[in-house]
Amino acid sequence: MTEKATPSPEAIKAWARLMRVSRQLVERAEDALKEGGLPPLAWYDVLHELAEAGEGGLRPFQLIERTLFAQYNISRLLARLEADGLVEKLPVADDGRGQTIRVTAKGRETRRRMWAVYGRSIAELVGARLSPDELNMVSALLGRLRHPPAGD
Amino acid sequence: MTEKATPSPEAIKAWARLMRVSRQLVERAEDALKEGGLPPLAWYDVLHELAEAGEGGLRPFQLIERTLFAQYNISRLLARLEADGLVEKLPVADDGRGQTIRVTAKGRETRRRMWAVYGRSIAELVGARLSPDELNMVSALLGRLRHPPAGD
DNA sequence: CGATTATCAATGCAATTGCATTTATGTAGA
DNA sequence: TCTACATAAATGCAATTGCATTGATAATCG
Repeated sequence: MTEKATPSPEAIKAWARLMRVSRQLVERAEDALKEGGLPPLAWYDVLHELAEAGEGGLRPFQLIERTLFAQYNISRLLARLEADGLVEKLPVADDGRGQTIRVTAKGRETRRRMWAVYGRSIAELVGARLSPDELNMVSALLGRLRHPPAGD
Repeated sequence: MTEKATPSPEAIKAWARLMRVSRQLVERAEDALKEGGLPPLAWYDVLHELAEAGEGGLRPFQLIERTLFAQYNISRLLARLEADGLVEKLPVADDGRGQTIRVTAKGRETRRRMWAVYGRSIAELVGARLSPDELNMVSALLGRLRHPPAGD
């Protein structure tokens, strides 16, 4: 019986910091994108995954696995991205239910412009505040909190 | 010229971990509350602040400062909390614009029941995965990422 | 004092999210 | 093959969020 109903003070503090800081950082990054007249972070996440996937594209359910977005959320996000011409939906040969999503040239360009802003935010908000060793420490410690405990 | 447009690989990795892990943990905690038929985390945050404030209560703008919620968000959240009888709004003597929000007995009870579930989530998701020293390390490192750099 | 500006909080409206369900297709077993 | 079940994705509807504005009171300044 290793169950603990009440967390230690150290755990509460770490949790509180994690919640607060992550919200602040997201907000900062979102604000920077907005100021640049660019789409929200969620769009970046999807465009990033699709860009990495290359010409083959990805199925929506693969995006769900990679991004943690809910199914209905991906469905509608892709609809918006398609409406903006940033991605295209292709039928899949061997599965009539599904489709393959591929990023367009315009989508790649948008991602590039977003990265110019987003990357700067990361550099300022995180890169400039901790040393490389400390950053690795953060990554390692947070990595132990993943669910399920492996595979990022 | 200490400006860096492109973040280091270490910074990118730490950022990615922070974004992903924090989202996962929030989702887990929210799911646990939902399973228990309890309100969302946002309610807990507000009830917690109000409980700490005691009989004197807090002004809405003070809640905004403490919780990072947007003004309209607090306004509506308080309306819902009031509709549920968890808080009460009192006029302020020396400022006709504002009100003081005070948690009710029912509000305290709801917070208590939420903590039983939320606290367990924190213990399981964070407390059980890192040692106290490691938790302190996380808190210290994340503390350096706060904005503005002081005052939590 | 009176006009101007600032602060506190609420709200109309559009966009997004969450939930449950639906539509469509694929797979497996009798 | 036909039926039952599983998976992929979309969608109707309610709830929440975001944005801009408004209403109301306070504070400041000429």
